[in-house]
Amino acid sequence: MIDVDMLLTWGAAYKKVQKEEIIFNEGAQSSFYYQLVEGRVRWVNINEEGKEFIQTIIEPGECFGEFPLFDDEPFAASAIADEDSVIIRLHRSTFHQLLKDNPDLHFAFSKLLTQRLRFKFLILKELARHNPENSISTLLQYFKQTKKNICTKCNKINLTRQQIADMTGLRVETVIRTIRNLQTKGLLKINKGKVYC
Amino acid sequence: MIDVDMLLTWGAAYKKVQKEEIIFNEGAQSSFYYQLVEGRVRWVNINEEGKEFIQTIIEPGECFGEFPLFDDEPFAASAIADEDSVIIRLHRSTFHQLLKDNPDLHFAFSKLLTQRLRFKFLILKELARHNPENSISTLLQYFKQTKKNICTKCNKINLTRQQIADMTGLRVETVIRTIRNLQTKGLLKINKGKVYC
DNA sequence: ATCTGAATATGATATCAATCATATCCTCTT
DNA sequence: AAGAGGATATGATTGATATCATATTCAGAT
Repeated sequence: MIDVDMLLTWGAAYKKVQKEEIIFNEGAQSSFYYQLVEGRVRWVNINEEGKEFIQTIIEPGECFGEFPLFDDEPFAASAIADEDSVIIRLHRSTFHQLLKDNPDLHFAFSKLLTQRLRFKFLILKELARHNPENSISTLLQYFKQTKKNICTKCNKINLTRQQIADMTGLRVETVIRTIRNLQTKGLLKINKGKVYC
Repeated sequence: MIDVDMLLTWGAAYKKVQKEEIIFNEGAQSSFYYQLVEGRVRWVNINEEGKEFIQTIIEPGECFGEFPLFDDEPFAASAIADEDSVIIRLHRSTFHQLLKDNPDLHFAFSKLLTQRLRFKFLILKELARHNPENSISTLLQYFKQTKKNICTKCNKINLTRQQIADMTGLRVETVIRTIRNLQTKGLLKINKGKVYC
């Protein structure tokens, strides 16, 4: 999102996190802007029974946990390293100054928030239809279009059935069966368990 | 959102719309900033079978259809007048200039986008649990906290069971039965069919 | 090549919301 | 006070996904 060199100039610091390490918790107060440099981070809500709902999977270059910077409320979800990762953090006040000094960057952030909202609009309306085939194929199509969680060379989806389940509120078995059905209908391909679309 | 006098100074124009009149359609290109002055507007996705999914119900003072202004994509949902309403429109380019001239206003919009995202995060994680009681009580609690779609004096929810159904992807009968159950549990009150919480 | 753990696969059954049908209530109009 | 239309209510049945159990495949390590 923001150029790493620029972040460093403004005093940002790198941080290494191990797989499954919690970067921040839902409900906690925030004082940093976070951006992923290397690895993968999932942004999740965990309910009382410990079940995770994945709001977004963050890939290198993307920011995360930005809500509190704009509205002063606590984190809306927890960020957990999905694999060993490197993140870069910038102090909240510095981030604000950076936006004030760079109106274009502020517009870029408005665009980012808008795109995240669009994704939520899309997923929400599909989930409301209670049709697994629709939900899953819409999700995969979105990933293909935005080149997220997908190999840009071979179109292999870099997500397990469990992760797709955790993004849609479905169960693994349902996701597995639905993806099989989508293959039968010729809407995607499965090779050694991996999904290509 | 933006002060009406300020909007008028910058050349905005009023427009009256009748109940059920379509203000803009999902997928169409946009050239305006929209704000509701009087009445009520629902922001909806309509699927192939004609079933509506209500993304948000807009109340006086709120803006709507702002996504295209920030990311140049088409409307993500249609806006329909829920009752006879008065809206005010400002040209896209003027809106941009207004934000550039007023950094504080731009920050206020970032906050608005963030709050809308938080709402989507909240609803999405609840819907994913497939538990009508949870979904509905979370939704009503949110409306109570944010003073939306509720009478601030008597806590009467200004939504029909059908509208709650269209916001959660449930069916009217399920919403009716669930709200009854919530009353039995003492979580809300029903008087002559109206919900108080 | 073999082992191991994670991921995928598949069958059987249970469960809860959708669906369909119909009745009652509430509010507004005349 | 009566009528009309929309909203709420409620019972019966269906159907799709969750759940539970277990098997198979795959990728990486030794």
